[in-house]
Amino acid sequence: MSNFYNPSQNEERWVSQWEKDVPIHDSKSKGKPFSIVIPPPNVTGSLHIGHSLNYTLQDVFTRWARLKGCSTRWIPGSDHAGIATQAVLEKKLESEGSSKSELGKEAFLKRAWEWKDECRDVIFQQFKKLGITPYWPGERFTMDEQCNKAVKKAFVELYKKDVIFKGNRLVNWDCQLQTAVSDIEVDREDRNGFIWTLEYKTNDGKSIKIATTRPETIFADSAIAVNPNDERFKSYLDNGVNAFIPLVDVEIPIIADDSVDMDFGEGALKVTPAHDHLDFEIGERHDLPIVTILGKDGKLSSHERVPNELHGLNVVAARRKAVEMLENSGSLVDAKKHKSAIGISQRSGSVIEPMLSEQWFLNMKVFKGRALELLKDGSPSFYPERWGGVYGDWWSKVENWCISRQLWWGHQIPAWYPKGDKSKDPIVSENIEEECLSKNHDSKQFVQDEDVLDTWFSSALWPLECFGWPEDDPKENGFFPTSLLITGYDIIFFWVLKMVLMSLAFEDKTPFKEVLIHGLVCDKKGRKMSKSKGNTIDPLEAMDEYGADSLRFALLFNMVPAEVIPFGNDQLVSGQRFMNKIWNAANYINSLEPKNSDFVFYDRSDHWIAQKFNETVASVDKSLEGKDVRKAMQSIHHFFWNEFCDWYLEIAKSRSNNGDLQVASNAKAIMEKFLVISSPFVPFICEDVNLLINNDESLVATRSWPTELEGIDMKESEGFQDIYDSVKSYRKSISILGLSVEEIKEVVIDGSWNQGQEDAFLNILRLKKSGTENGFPIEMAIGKVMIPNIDSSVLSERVDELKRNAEDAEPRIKRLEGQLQNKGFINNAPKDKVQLIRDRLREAQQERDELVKRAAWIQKFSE
RNA sequence: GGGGGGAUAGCUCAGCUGGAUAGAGCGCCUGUCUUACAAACAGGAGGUCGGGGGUUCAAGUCCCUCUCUCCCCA
Repeated sequence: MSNFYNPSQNEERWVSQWEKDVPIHDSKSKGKPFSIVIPPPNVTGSLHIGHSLNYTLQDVFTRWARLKGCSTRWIPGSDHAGIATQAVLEKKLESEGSSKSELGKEAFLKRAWEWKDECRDVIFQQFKKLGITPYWPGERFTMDEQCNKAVKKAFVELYKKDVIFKGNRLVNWDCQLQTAVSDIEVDREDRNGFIWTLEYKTNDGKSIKIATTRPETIFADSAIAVNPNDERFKSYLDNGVNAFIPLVDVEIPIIADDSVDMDFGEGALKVTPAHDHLDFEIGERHDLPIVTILGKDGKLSSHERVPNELHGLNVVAARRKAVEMLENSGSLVDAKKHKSAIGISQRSGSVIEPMLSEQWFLNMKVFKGRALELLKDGSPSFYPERWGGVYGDWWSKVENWCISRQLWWGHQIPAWYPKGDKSKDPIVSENIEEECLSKNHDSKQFVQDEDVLDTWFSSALWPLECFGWPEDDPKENGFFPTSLLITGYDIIFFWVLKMVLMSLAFEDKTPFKEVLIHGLVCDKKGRKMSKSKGNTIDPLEAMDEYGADSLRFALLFNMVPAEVIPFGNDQLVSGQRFMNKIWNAANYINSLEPKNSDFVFYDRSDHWIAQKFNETVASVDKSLEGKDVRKAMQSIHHFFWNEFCDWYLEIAKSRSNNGDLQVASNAKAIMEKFLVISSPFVPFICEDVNLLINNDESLVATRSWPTELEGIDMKESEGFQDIYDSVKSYRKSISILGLSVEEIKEVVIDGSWNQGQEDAFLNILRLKKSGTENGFPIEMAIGKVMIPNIDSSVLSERVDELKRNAEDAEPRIKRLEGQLQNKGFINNAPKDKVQLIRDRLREAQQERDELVKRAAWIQKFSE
């Protein structure tokens, strides 16, 4: 028998047994449906600690629902993660000295599928190590056939309803990956740079000064804009003066626009519609021509307006060169240091350029009203509540979502153009052959749009896809809408909103009833974990070292409802200690050789522990209903450690020494029930302990949630609570005297104690009844004991302590008295509150008097 | 610049619709190898609830304001 729990010995065994037996239990069950869809991890690498938290949480709720008799369905899967995967793969190719253009599209996609398979296998291996129990046969991949059907169907339907449309607009362009990205895939970063003041000559022989941070784009200027209220420029506007772009002498108008900030720079700005979002809007208002001088590769093109020296230079080099040329020509007036926010691609880390291009868009605003209306009715309801507000805010400011991407890896857009003519309206169809047949076209004359859809387009359909849409009605088995979504706050907009959008579009329902939002697992100082900082915790290593349960416990026990969840080895160690505590307790119960596991009330401690257990089950249920996993975990921890082990098992020692055979069976009965309520959280050790104490093959995971233990006599339970309190106050008194509990071997029982109380008290403290009659008295809830042969020199400290306690009670008494003298309180407060205060005052006074009396008594005793 | 969260014990957080001596885990201090567990047990210290003002008989809790912090958006 080992004193240490070795978690690794059986982990694999339980994983395979759960996989084998638990789904059968699932489908057999005719209970209330409970469903979850997994936030599918990207097939870009291995899982991190944040995934561990997310999946553990889902497992907790799924296992809990299952034990409570629900028919559960938790769908696992993975996400093709278009841009992320392609970026990873391109980097990999680069390190092999190859590239995607060298490989060609077909071979590249083949590589991508191979990569996906590899990744998926690794990820699923890691899933399983955590001991999670999704419905494995239901696994989906966002690019599998089922999902592809769903994507095509959704696209075509939404296109028909004009929710999806094509447009030539400014989008965020990733020059490295050469694709459009959506607004939220762009991070803002403040970078040090310059703001240059340039002088543009005007056609009335004067000039106008403008300020810009991007002098390399002056060649794409369409106008100079000033505020209409700005007196400085009134004459320019009144006289219709035009300006000339320096270096190239292209003539552009000076226009008035309200959006120009008079206080910024020189009060005038150059308008470059093709390369700035704000300028694009100004351009639209004034119908300005759009001049594009940047290529898709982020380099200056050989547009006729661009000086030869700048052709083919990237933005940074072009800027340097342009400044030099402007300086030489005398157009540069001033250069100041300036911090400006620039867009950085989340995926490639390169600078994002606003770029005019033809893209597909989805008008999210169509669903805004309905989504907000449903949110008001609590659909979905968010935990913690405040995230509902954030979600609502996101909805209220939704815009068009650019859904096309110039990538290879993804769902290709189901739009077909007549060969060689992309300017015509496309045929949008799920099946081009059928479509052409019906219209008497030759399908060979059409080519599919090269672009693919944003990853989140297919992820948005995930809850529908997981339950068979569009072929099957997802509502059929009652699993849709799903019961609960568990995800990180960072993808509320990316994902949660978009799933709601699709479900509103096709089912007019939100796809989940409740949403549990959790924070990011960070290091113990609250910093984001990142490989470059070296502060990551690899879940696989953590599980190898501490066991999967310790990891699960550590994550759950510390899951604060904040944005940042601090996490470190300390948490894992405390998880490990708890597992060890459970293991040792189980071993001890075994050593008592229980004859069965029937719980029979025999001693008052039985009533007490049964009551504590019932309270714990109720607390776990209530906490999980409120999605407070941490509280549930704490209830379990507190019950087991501080009530079951510290008290019940301690008492079991003396009870069994005294020939009580029932206590072992009772301890085992409680332990077995405890295993069931703990199994959603720490499933491995529950199976291990069950095997240890029962030598039984049946799984804890397939049992039923315990019902209340019945037949508790509250008087007995409270009687034990008195003993509990008395032991505590005895220990405290001894400690105040500066003695140790161990050095006192016998006490005098003073007065008439009930026999059971006397036995329990003496046994718990390992004391004997003394033959003498005198001693130092200690008063407790159940009566008085006297400690014989005590050195009277230690007593003065005890007297001081009592006096101090009595004094400490005074301010409180004064306050209560004051409150009762306050007419406002007596007249306005509810009667029961007033009575409460009266009772409290009486108690406080009694307590104080008792302390004073005792102090006097001891003082007399010591003389 | 706009919006939101937060400020309670050394740390991380609870504290419901105002009403007890403000709680938990971890950490810290003291004592103990007591027959499951020293990865344990027993005991203990530690908070003017960010500052100021207001509403109320009564404020950690409601309102205003200031300071500091985190997040999101532009």
